[in-house]
Amino acid sequence: MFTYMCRTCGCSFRSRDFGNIERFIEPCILLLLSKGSSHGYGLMEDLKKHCGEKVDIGGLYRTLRRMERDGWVKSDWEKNKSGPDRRTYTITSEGKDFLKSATSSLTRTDKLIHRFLEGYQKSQTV
Amino acid sequence: MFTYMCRTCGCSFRSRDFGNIERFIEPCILLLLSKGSSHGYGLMEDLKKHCGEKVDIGGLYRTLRRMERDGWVKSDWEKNKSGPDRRTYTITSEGKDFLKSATSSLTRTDKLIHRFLEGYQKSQTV
DNA sequence: CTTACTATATGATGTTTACATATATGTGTA
DNA sequence: TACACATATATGTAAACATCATATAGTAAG
Repeated sequence: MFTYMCRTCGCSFRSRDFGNIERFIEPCILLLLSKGSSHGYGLMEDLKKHCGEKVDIGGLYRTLRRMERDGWVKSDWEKNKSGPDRRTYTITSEGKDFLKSATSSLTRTDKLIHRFLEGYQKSQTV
Repeated sequence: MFTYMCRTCGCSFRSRDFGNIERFIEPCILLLLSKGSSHGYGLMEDLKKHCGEKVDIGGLYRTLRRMERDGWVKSDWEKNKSGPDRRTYTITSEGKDFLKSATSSLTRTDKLIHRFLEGYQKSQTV
């Protein structure tokens, strides 16, 4: 979290969170779905643990629809006795491929962070 | 790098690199400036090493002006005999504060990546 | 005088994020 | 029955950001 001055009107406001990984939620979703199919609302709690403390539920649903359009997941409506029906998502083989490539991208990102943190620590000890 | 289908017309195309850190270039710039003042064009080569292989020079200049507006750096024009004049940037105390808070954000991001990578490896070995 | 390198900056466009709002079903309870 | 509340999915909007292209200008070499 990081607060500073609004860039247009000068008022105090909260910026977009700093240091987050772009679209990190997508491989997180795929990793969860690779363990078993689930639906949007059900994925929420697990994602809080994996992707940080807060998850935008609206964005989550939009992301899931986009991932289906991209072929990484497929969905089916599932009858629910104790509440509204659910759209259940299942990972596809393309989704598994993306999950794999995302893992190597994240490994590369991890190295960049490490290089940065090492550089910062060096600059502090001198 | 990651190629997939265009979301509107169906053609094959290269997406924005996946797994990038939002605004990672800003703490990288500040870390470099904390070692000594520099100018936009001069920061380029160093940033390629720290922020990944490619740096958008237009975006770099815009970022530097924004960082000055936010108070993290200040700039002065410097005469240059062998070429166009340079706008030299220097880190401020607010910039050093941000650099410190960015470091803890990135440490938190690093933990999220590690948790993800561990989870992925577990899912592969089972 | 043309090309290349250095140097800074803006225009245009698309993507992502963040927050708000809309809609609907089932459960408990006053 | 009416109401609040949890579950469940979805869209509207606007700011911020990324990406690629283009504009401008000084200096030096051929």
